[in-house]
Amino acid sequence: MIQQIYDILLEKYGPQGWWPYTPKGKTKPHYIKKNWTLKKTRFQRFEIMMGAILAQNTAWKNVSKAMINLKNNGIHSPEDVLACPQLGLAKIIRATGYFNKKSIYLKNFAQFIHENPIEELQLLPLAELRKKILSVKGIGKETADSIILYALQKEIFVIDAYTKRIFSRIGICKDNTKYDHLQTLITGSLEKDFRIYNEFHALLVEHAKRYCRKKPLCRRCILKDMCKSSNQF
DNA sequence: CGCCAGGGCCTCA
DNA sequence: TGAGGCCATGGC
Repeated sequence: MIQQIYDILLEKYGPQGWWPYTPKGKTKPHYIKKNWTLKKTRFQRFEIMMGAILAQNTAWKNVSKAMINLKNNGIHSPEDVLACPQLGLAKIIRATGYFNKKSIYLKNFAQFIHENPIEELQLLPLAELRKKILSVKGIGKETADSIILYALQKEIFVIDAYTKRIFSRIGICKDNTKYDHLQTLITGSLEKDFRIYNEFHALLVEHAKRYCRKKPLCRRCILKDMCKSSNQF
């Protein structure tokens, strides 16, 4: 069933090109399709990590504005973040909302990367890596997993509010399902490949935005045949 | 206008 | 350990 959902969404929407980051020579984040063999620089990986923090409960359009602002202010590295006064940083990321909190979170995380360079993190076993990242104040499970999957390109599946909504409506899990439980469920049904985890999560977000909204558009939903809730709306 | 967005922390039972 | 309050801008 879960594999089938992935196949349908990919067939319908196509590759999503996640996570957006700024290509060489460009000035703002782009979705880059078929980038599996493209080697990301350490700055691009850090950019994705900052984006994951700024995207917490925030529309991507606002995150993109903040990313452009960061770049225009010369903030590319963990050391740049650490050198920037917190109030200044908050002003730069204003458009994402929660800017006072997020500016602190960014600094916490920048300090963490400063002490644990990306090249070293990539050598750690997955469980240890996740635990270390989760120890940073401001990084919860979803943000940690987004960082691991999209910036470090390791095999971990990201669960977000959209994923819970879609899978609980279909009937695969309960609406109050726990993060780790749903993650295990999905991971156990898919080939262990970071490219598939990458694509599936992005496809779920796209599907939730288009049809499986808070007020869902079940009439034209391509998953309605397998969804136990489709007749309730 | 009101609603909501690619969450996480803190507090208090 | 779980529910509830809080953080906050900008697009639609």
